[in-house]
Amino acid sequence: MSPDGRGRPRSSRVDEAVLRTARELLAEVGYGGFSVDRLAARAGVGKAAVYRRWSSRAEIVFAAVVSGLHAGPPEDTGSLRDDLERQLTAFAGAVSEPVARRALPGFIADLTDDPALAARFASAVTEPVQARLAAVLDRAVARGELRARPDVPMLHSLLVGPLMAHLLLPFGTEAEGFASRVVAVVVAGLKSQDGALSPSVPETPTSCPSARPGRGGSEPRA
Amino acid sequence: MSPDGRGRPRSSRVDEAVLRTARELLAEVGYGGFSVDRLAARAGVGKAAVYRRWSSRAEIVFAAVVSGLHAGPPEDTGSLRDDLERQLTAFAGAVSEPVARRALPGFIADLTDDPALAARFASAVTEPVQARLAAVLDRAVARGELRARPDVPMLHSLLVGPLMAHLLLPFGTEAEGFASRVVAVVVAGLKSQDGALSPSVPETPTSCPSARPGRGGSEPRA
DNA sequence: ACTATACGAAACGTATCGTTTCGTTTCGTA
DNA sequence: TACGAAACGAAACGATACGTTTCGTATAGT
Repeated sequence: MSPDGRGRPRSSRVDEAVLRTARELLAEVGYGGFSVDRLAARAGVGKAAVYRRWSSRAEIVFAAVVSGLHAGPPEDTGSLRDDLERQLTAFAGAVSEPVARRALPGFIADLTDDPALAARFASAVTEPVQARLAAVLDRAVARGELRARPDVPMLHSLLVGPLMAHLLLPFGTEAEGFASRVVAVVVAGLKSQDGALSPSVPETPTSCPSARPGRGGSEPRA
Repeated sequence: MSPDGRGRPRSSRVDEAVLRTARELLAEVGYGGFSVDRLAARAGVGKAAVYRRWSSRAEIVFAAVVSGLHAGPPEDTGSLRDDLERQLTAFAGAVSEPVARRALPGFIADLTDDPALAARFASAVTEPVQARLAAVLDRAVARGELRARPDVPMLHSLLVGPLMAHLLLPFGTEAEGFASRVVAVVVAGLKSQDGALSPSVPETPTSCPSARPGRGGSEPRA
């Protein structure tokens, strides 16, 4: 649309057709076989109309698939473990759908080469998810299940990371109850490590006599 | 080389030049900017000589970078946590090197579309790593640190998954001591969940002290 | 009606893929 | 020492995809 509202308005038909067709195409051929030429042809749309809205293939995939991954139940079950289990199980269901399974690996690869896209991902997915995690943890602290609130990005990685490994790598993991089992271990670990994972307190070997901290890896986050 | 040994033998100079140049190029331009044309030109080698050895770009990256990720210290520290910490810290160091950081995301994406390559990855990386994990766990059981040996692929995901999330996604995780903290939580979780993670015993809410057992949770895998 | 913009279709130039063809070089074998 | 098979570097191939641009046409506001 023009800045002052003149000219022909963009057709919402194009937006809908492109996003719907993108999901279909991604589910069928995966990220590798997904091309803008095919997308436009199949959606009955010109490539110009596509690039007028999204600046790259990765942006289209973001709009069609990834931007919806933030959703999750905000329920308060009264238990840290159940709260996390519902949230992670919902997330696992979303990323296990055929569209997401075939679209995410390539999209994640593009993330590492496109800082702007990574920032959009952080705003649209990471932040809402970590905000809900923070709320869950705060309730657990208020309830007395935890003494201190653990580092939220770390918890996020502990929960979502195993799911990613399960989806992306041939590890031989069983899908049955995967999210529940991850939550069970992590929650149990959090409780017995209570306080050691709070932000800016990386390691305090109080009750594990033989553990050396060891050097950390070098820094990613290009 | 020909089947009966006749003809000009392949030059090891080509193998070395290609693999070394591939690592250089990947570290500089990443998986996205990595092309066989550039690789061959820079290595002073014809493309035919490259494709005579490796059948695709992904195979080259596998040979140049990924196939070396299995290494790890086989030491026995006498403690489950220290054993795992050394192994995961070494792995974190390997995948944090610039070459691996820039090569792995795209390679992982290719894995999901190439079952043969995924099988090669499983043989070359997953199996040796899980074999070492199994050995570590068996020692912990023999030592009395654990009662039952947990599911090895699950433990593998619990350890490596967070590392992948840290490397691939904008989660805001801190690199300092990341591997150590992951191990601390997971080992603590394993110990307090002892027996619940053994293979084919997904969930047995017998001795969960403060957490409500909760329902087993619905299953993803759409 | 006038103007500005979106529309589908099509072609553009650049880049990469994996393959193939050149003429040449290097080895094992006869 | 001569022969033949296969590797070598260089170069070109057809196919595909990217993101851009140009067409003539359609559709809104003013």
